[in-house]
Amino acid sequence: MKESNKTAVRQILAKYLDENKLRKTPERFAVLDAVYSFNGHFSIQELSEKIEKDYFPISRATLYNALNLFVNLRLVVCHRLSLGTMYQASYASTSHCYQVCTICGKVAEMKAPKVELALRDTRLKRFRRDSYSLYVYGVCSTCVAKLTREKNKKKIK
Amino acid sequence: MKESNKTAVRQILAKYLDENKLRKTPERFAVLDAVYSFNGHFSIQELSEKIEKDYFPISRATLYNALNLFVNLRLVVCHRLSLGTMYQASYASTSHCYQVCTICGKVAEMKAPKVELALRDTRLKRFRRDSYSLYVYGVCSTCVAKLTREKNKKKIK
DNA sequence: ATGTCTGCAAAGCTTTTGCACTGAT
DNA sequence: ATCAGTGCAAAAGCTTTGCAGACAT
Repeated sequence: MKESNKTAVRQILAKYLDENKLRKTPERFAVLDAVYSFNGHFSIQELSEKIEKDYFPISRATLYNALNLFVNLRLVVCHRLSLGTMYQASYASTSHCYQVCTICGKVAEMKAPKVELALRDTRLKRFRRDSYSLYVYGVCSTCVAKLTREKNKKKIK
Repeated sequence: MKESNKTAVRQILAKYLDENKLRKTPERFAVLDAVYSFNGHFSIQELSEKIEKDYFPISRATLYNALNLFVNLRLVVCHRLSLGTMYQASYASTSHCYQVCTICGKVAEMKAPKVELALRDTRLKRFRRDSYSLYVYGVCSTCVAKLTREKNKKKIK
């Protein structure tokens, strides 16, 4: 994540808190910084550990509270996968297309401009659309390699 | 769900169990029948209640066991939404595009052939694709109507 | 001074697990 | 007769909640 984004999202948060007469607590900004220091997705547990290491301990209640706020502000996206809930920074990301490895759980953003256009072209019945998420499930190259290695081992046996 | 599908999926399940030397238990078929008697999505709780009413009580452990089997066989899809996990029958459904109401949680299948074509046309990097799910989030017409009514009430006040 | 936010601990859910028993083959 | 499958109850996670105290405004 680019360093410049960190400043930008801090300003978005500050503005929102100001406008809604909410408090600018150190916790909220620490969580936001930590979120934007990840490359890709992370679990609550990973976030908690990172914050404890780089900033100061923050309780689960506060973490969930902050993350929910950020999700509403569209600064963070939340993936509910079979391996558990994962969060991810999403500033200035027009893309909401992800490839998800069903073996290791890795979530990677992908570019799918054709899909986005096609979706915009699609009429929805009785529905006021807001946002969307596309998940392509499969196996990432790392896990494909692992599987291949295991197969070869069996052959040798 | 069409009655004819019930017979078809029963046969798919029976064949799979045969071929893999697994047991054809009454529970598995009761769960499958119940799943296919729903119109649209349902929670574990709703499934459990329906089975208790129409068939015989089946424990949670067995329900989860059966559902996981069906998901692997592609007879059922599983939506992990913020409102909870929902399941849905999916026989002969090539569509994996859903519109999800973020207010009432309703999940409706939608047709998006353009999106499917566009996705097929999209190259994935370092990834062996398997399946996909597209979720369009928004507000369904019922909830739009409710929101409008509430707004009007406020005005009257 | 005010009222929001946080931390803690408990509660609430959902899902999984271990084990003894049951029943499909 | 086997041993996979089931039910039960406990355990394990994850997320939310209630409340008292802290602190940004």
